Amino acid sequence: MSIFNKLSFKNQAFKLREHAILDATTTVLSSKGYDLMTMDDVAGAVGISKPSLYKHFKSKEELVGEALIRLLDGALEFIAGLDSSLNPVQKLEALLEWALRVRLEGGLPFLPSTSSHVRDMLMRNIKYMMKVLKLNRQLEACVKQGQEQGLLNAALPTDVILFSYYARTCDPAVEYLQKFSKMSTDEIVANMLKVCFQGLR
Amino acid sequence: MSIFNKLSFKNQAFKLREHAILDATTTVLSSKGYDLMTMDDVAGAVGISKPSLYKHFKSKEELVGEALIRLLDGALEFIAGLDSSLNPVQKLEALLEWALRVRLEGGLPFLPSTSSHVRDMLMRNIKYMMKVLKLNRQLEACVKQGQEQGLLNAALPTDVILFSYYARTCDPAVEYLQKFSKMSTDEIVANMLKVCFQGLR
DNA sequence: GTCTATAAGGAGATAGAC
DNA sequence: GTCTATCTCCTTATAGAC
Repeated sequence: MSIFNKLSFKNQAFKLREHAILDATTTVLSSKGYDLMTMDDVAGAVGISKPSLYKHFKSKEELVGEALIRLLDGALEFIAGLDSSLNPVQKLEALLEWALRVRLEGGLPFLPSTSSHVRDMLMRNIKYMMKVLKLNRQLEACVKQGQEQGLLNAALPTDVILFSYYARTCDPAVEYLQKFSKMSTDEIVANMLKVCFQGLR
Repeated sequence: MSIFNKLSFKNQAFKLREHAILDATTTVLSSKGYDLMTMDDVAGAVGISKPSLYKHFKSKEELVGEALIRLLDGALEFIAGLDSSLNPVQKLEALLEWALRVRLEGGLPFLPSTSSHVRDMLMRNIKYMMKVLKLNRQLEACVKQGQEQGLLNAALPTDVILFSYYARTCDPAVEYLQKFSKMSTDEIVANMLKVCFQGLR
């Protein structure tokens, strides 16, 4: 066994621990939000000390940024894996369903940007913004095609549809239904999709 | 002039200052959110010192609670003043329009409950909860009547419509449109209403 | 009732031993 | 690389003078 294997082994363990840290960050973040999440929370959830945590991520901002980048990677991967015979709206529906299921299983919402300072923090994160823009280009194309094909309301500005779509991925109604109704995950997802595309009427 | 007039005058000045404090709280709250709003922010915005602020409201929780109660009072008053010849859905539309305009003018969203600890704090506030329940009863009645009259999708559970309706009052798409599109307040409101009731289709 | 000054505790980040 | 102990700053809330 050469020194390279040894290094690679160490590297692998390092990556594994980073993955565990990001998992813990995701859990804490989804339950308490950015402002109330402390580095002690994360370190405690992983089972390491705070200085060890700082060896992996040099700040709270970077840690959260990486967790969100991983989420975006998941979304981009999901889109890339979609059956290309789906029409634009079917793709949007599939992605929304994916995002809602991620959230219902304890993951993060897209657009954690309810709070303006978190949004500003993320906009300074170049790596994150690159992925957001990539995702946005694809979704904007879907919306425009959907409108041209008469599958989405062409009377609405594209902006309005796109922002409203993003908003549905983090719709607080999901948490309220999960907490206060007896509905199953599947029912919640099905209903949220109907509300999104068909409205309340 | 009796002592009663003097007291009443003092009392009036006190009420006026409280009003100013609640205005400042509303402004700061809508821009920074609960977690990042500090008592120094509020005191500074009103132009008084922090201990004076604490003479009026004994804690941050109480202060924010009162600001939100005032918002709910505004909503209840708005509903009470609605033309009684409107059908249930027209009432819901009018209230949503009111709520969106309040937000767009720098006011607060209903449901500041994106964060669970703020929601928990508010649920311990009896005065606040009484008003929320009162409002909720009226809105639930509107939704049920709307469904019976075929004005709202009767295939959706009433819960789903009601929670989704609340969610629209604090839809983040509003802020994104305000920030990134060139649309006027009226256009934003009109589009959000369409999206809410007719969906993206 | 209003202020200046301060207590008390929390949270991000780090020093330095092992 | 990991830990214990600590620094520093910020925030809620109050003491005490006027």
